[in-house]
Amino acid sequence: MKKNEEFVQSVNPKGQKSCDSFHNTIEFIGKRWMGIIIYHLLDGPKRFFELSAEIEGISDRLLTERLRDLEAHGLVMKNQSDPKVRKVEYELTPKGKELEDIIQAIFEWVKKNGCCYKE
Amino acid sequence: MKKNEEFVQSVNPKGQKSCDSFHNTIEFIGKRWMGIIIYHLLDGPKRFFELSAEIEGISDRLLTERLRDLEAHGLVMKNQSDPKVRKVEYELTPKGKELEDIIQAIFEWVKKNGCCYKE
DNA sequence: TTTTTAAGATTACTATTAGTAAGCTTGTTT
DNA sequence: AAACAAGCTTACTAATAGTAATCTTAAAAA
Repeated sequence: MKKNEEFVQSVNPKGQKSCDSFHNTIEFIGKRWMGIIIYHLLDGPKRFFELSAEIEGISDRLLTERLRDLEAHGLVMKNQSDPKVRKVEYELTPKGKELEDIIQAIFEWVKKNGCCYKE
Repeated sequence: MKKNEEFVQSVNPKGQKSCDSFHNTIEFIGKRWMGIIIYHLLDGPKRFFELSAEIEGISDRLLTERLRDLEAHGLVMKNQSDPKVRKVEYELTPKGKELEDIIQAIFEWVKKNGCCYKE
């Protein structure tokens, strides 16, 4: 990839360089557990305990924190139809669903190149 | 993306589930500075001080640490033609170069959806 | 030839983020 | 009424990141 200088230098509505946007974005979705949470949400709305059960090893504390992060960035929305009923579902927003291409690209890479194991 | 159960359950040569491989990989390339270092290496071999100058804000300590990480995972190689001359170049391996599709997918997402700003 | 400078690190220490474990609140089940 | 479960929150420990200073060696400058 030759760097697209026009893009690298360009500035987004928040006044950040697009290069910084890339930086922030990759690190945001690369935070611990973030990617795997997004991945699990790609097949539809899920409840807290469902995510908690599917994602082996995550703690409630971090799952809550990550879901709040995702909400705050407009990637996930919470739908609690009746606030009196304790049924909360987390669902990707359209912006969140568009992350699928990234997730897909990582899967492809892993299939072809093997994984980046943890040290 | 409907989950491909065959893939999710499958096991790689290191005995990890492919799903774990995805998890490790996204978190590895999402470590702080990692993505931006990979991005800057995509346009060719670079020396330590070049990376250090291009990547605003990174410290020598973290740049060294990340380059060692990348080397250990076979994504970057060091070429120091003559060990007596202090000229060290860092270059993506073929496996590292294949990360381009992921980087590209993130750029596309950012162009379309705006960035994940830092809190 | 001595002095200075620069590359490519390492070390020591502080601050931020993650992990572990327990507990809280309110509705539902027994 | 007691026990349980969902969805959090709090307190504390461990790991990772950030800041800053220092080190080594080769080459350039004086």
